[in-house]
Amino acid sequence: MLDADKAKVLAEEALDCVSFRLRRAARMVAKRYDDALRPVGLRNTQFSVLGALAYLGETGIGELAIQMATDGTTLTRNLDVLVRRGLIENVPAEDGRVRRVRLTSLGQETLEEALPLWRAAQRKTLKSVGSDTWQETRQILGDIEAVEEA
Amino acid sequence: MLDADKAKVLAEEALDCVSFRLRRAARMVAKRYDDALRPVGLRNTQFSVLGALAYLGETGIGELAIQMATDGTTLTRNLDVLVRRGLIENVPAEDGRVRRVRLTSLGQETLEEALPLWRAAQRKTLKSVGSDTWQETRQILGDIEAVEEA
DNA sequence: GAATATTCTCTGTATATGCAATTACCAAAT
DNA sequence: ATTTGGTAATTGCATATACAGAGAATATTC
Repeated sequence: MLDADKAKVLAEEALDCVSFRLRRAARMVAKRYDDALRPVGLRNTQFSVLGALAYLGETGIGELAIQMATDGTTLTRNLDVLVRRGLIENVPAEDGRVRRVRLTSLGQETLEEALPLWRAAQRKTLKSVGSDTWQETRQILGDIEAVEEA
Repeated sequence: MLDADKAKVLAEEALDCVSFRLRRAARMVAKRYDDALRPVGLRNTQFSVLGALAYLGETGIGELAIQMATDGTTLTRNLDVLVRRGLIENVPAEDGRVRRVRLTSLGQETLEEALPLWRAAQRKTLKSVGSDTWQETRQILGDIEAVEEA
């Protein structure tokens, strides 16, 4: 077999990469949600953080990172953006090492404004793929996330 | 219902976000592939680009962007990194607007070194989730990507 | 052939992401 | 009380991502 052909076969195999497919899907879906949320000036990432904070209430960064399965160093900077915009605020904590944050009223209002926009995007997505199918896929994604280091 | 409870219910709904779940899964999986590829100094993203280039051969940026479903502006900078490392090179094109790129021999060698590492990660992932299941999921991801703007 | 439109890529700006190393702080041990 | 150790978050660095707008070159139109 020629080298060029060999390379092509190998490359074809590589394009089946789970990581590539997941990132690609995530990119494209994120863009649609970003479009939907643009009227309130939120990105899908930020919407998720606000949602998690609304769910958890006042929280330390570490716990939030665990809940969202995000790296702490990423979260540090993601939160900075939201603080700058006045959507969340730092709260003094007893433990001096910990930074605690919570939604501001502006953050709550923004989240509530964002919800219908997000729902429209979510509805469109689920309608296209089917809610049942998505439930299964969500489960599988969980399994993929949980691959252990056997 | 109290405001706090209401917020919690809404937030719970929002954490079912397709975009959030996809990004989270993509993050975690990408990290595993990055770990696997670290010995050859490639990230999963870069591996995908090299794979696509091996598959397509010499290609213009636009076509590569379409094939990988990536934004062109992202690709511009992703390719810069690979050029700097000598894994790909620019090729002069007839059309002065177009930038064409191809793998260098170093790029090909690196890709070949990376393949077994990638295969190990891919195998581990597929073993955990099941190849059949993944095939279905891959299909569904395609559907999710293709949600039309009805 | 010059004006206009189109196409392709790049730049400026901003966010998202994570590893390695650091800082800041608390806790435990002696 | 001081050393030692552990924990939480941040910073430095680098890549990944994409929107808006700019630049450069080709293609089209008259």
